[in-house]
Amino acid sequence: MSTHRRDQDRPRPADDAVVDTGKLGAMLFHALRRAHGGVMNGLHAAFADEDIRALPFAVMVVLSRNPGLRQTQVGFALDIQRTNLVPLIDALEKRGLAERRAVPGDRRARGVFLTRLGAETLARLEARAVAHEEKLAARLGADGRGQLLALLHRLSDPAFDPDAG
Amino acid sequence: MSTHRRDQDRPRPADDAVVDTGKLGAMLFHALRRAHGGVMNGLHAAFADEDIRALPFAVMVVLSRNPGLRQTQVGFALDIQRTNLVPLIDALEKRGLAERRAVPGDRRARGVFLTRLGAETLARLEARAVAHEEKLAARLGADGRGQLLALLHRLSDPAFDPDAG
DNA sequence: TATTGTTATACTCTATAACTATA
DNA sequence: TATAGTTATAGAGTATAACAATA
Repeated sequence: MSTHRRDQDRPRPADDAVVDTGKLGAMLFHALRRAHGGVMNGLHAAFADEDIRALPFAVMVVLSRNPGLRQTQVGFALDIQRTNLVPLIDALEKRGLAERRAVPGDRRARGVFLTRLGAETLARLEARAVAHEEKLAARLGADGRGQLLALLHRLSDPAFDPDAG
Repeated sequence: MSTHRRDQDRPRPADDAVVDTGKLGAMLFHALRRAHGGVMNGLHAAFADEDIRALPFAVMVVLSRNPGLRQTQVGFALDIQRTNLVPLIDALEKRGLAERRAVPGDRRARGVFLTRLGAETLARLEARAVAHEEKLAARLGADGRGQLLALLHRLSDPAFDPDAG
């Protein structure tokens, strides 16, 4: 048995007053960083049995909806650079969850497909992801979750960029 | 002159239909990842002249409001582990923006202070961060920004955890 | 025994540059 | 000339384990 104790398991020292975080409380970058980290941790915990993380999961979802999609297109859909997608697909291929195939008509391109195992694994992952989303909805309320999604999309979608058209 | 062209500068290929991202569009982890990435990129661009990133900036804000705070407390305030805070403070110290001092009464602890240079730098950074937030508000509308902040806090704050008391 | 800071280390995610083979 | 995939590499950020000094 180990005397070890993870940093995160330590109790917040209660003897001190709450720390003043100043303007950070009203800044989106900070709220986003904390929410993003927390939600990712929760999802990764939900996926622990399957030993998969959020990003490869997102890739698998796209592949299931768009069989044979080229890597570059996967990247555009998910805001992942081509170059960073390579090791992601490599890992999925190595685990037998996806495979690259030649694209007829363009010998440069590689179409990516989920394997049968990949589709089966994805089904389990999606169930867990949905359950995780429901936990979040319990925090936010059903309306809150929808509002949050809409606001986040507005923040990411280039169509809402005031600098653009 | 370089023939180089960054991956991100490439135009989205318009010949193809928009990729179907399936359930991802309704999943918070995915919306958070994209919004977080985009907002961080924007803030880092706004900070480029000062060569500082969001996380050390957040540390500096906390130090300015809580001079002499112990590292562990800084970590609790920002959801950063003690162990990961060490190189962050190291870097601030190396640049002369912050310094560690002995804490009277507890020889284990180190109180962290902004230097004069740190405070001056922080003032410029805060102005840029505020300007960046205003850009985001222009996207979301003033109400939208406030709603988004509230929802994100609700997502991060343990007080809203239904599993807790 | 527990806590503060630290070192060492590993993994994930993101980023830039440049190469190859095709188009 | 441009594009699709790739390799190599570097830097953030986050995570675990274990240690020394001190409480």
